[in-house]
Amino acid sequence: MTEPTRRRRSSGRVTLQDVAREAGVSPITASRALRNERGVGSELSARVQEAVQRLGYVPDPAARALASSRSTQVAVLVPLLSNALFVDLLEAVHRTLFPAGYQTLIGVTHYDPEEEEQLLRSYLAHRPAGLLVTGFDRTEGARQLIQASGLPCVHLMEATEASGVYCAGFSQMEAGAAIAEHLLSRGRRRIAFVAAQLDPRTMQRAEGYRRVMRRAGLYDARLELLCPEQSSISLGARLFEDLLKTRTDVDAVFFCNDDLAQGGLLAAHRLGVAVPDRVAVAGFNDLAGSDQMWPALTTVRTPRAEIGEAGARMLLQLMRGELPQPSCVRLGWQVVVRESA
Amino acid sequence: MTEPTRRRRSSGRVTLQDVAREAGVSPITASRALRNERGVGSELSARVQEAVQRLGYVPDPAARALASSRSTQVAVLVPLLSNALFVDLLEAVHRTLFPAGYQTLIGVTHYDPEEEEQLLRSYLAHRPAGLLVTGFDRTEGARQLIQASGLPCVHLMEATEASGVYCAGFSQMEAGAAIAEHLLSRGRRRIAFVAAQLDPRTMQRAEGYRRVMRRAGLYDARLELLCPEQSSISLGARLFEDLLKTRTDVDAVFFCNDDLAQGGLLAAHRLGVAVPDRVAVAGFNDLAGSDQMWPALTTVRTPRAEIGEAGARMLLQLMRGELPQPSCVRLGWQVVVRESA
DNA sequence: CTGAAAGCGCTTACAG
DNA sequence: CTGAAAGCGCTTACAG
Repeated sequence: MTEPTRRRRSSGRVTLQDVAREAGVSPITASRALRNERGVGSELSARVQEAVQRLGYVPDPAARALASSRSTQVAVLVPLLSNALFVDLLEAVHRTLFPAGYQTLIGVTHYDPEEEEQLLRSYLAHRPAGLLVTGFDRTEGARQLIQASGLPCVHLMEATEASGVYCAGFSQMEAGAAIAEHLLSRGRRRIAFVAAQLDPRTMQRAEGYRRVMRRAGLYDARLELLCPEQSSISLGARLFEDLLKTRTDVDAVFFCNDDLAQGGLLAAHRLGVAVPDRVAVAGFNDLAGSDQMWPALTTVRTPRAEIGEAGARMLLQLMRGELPQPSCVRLGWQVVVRESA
Repeated sequence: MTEPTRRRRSSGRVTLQDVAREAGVSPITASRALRNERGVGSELSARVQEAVQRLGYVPDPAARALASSRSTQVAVLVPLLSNALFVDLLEAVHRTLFPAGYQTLIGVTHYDPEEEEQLLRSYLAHRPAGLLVTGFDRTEGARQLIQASGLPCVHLMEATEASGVYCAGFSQMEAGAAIAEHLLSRGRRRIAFVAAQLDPRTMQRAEGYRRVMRRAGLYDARLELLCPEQSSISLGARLFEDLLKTRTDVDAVFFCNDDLAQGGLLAAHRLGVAVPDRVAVAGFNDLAGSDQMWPALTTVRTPRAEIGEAGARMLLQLMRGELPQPSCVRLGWQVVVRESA
């Protein structure tokens, strides 16, 4: 006796039905047991787990997402992958989320708010379980998309006490100010600020620098070199060269990111400029290689791995329906004094 | 008159039904029009597109995946994000896939075959439309998972003529040999090979180096410094120092990756070793900063962006059911001669 | 604590 | 070229 020809599309995949049949329970019970929902007889639960093992059952995320209108994917939006900072951040996020059963959907915005909005739109269609975004600066459209989605969302890298906003980060302004203060404490007076990219966090560091310089009565707008190009070692070299040519009395340079500072240090060699004797050089972030430079680079070690982990943990809580306390986790940073300043 | 209470779970989402109703066609026709399936009246098709615009319809990927057992996600597995090489690769992949309607699911294996297999298992459950993996070296389990999935799969970074295998890459061995030959052509005789990580591609470069050195009658196993640790600038500095202490007659060093070479160059400064006069230094990959080193680093420029793009294009073809010709795209690389060697 | 029914939003397979 | 029916594999909402 063959089965009458039915409209079947099954790909032979082991389904929850199969598990339920094997365990001798209903599919609903099997489903609940799998998701550790409260109120499943411990004996039944064990039978289900056994059946899962025996059959090698893997739940179908698409079916799950469709039925529950929620997936196990978390969208993470970062500006760039070519800045090691964000790679460290993503590593920590993945390390925290993956064991909890979530996949990380990485989106790269290239510091472009329009691109971020487009990515958000595309990722939101996938019904992610949660959102991790970089900073607070975005288009009104993006803001509304996030709002309207009703999804748990944690902001990374910056800190605010605004209510209803979850975030993990630190005060970029304070950290920027700390470097300026360090330079002042070393007797430097003509301290330049050299920046690229000019994203919001870079400008917050600039603001920290300005406040300190103003308070010391040493602020001079002509010592700011702001360049919208993408940050890189070679750009740092070029900017350092430009700076020394046009501001001959500069005695220190605060680069907004270590890659620029490394480029500056390398340019100094080429130009025969003594660091730190003639010009002190400081960076920001403590990226790979900064400790190996010659002279070794003075910089700020930023807690990106800690931010990634704390942010992911907060999101995990929110996705469980809990309310994280506090709503803003502030992580510590420190000035790393080496030889260059 | 209120509707009788029905079991509704709708989240108010605009569905294909709504689009069909608005356009005055059946849902199936709307579905076909959306997917540009052959055989939809051009007038109907236009009406559907208009309705989509008017309603702001976004297809539900989960429903689509469930019904068709195929999603629009492509899983990409790379060893590491902290090597700029793979970031460039991913950028190119995303740039090629996203406009075609595919999302890139990034998986990081940390050069661990077990971790790769676990990631593969997890991603495969999401019914990706295709797979992009790094190299050919993996566990038997991973190989079978890929095979059994029946999904289109393209291998990146390496090249083989094995049939039934799709790949985009270049011969790591030949590129490694080219650096060794360049060093020989500069009159160097005691050429060391310094490597970290020791992944398959690194070892292929080693093999290229060996063949050239043997052919020249200059091979000496004691000139190979192989270190399983993760590659980094600081490790390069340490290995360079070790090497010069223990192999005092070395007159050139071929580092398997630019980060190591950069570290070596920085260590040379610190130790007062003249490059290239006393020791020539060469790297591999031409990473950011290598052109800014002092002296500027001689290295091999590898076509990772081209590999990413070519690989993604092949996958796109495979996902459309076409057979890419040739099945292996070989991209070009070149020795970039600068000052260090 | 357990379950039968309905539904999530699409597409496949069969007709015409 | 177009469509009515069934199904993809789960979970929600309602009962008991």
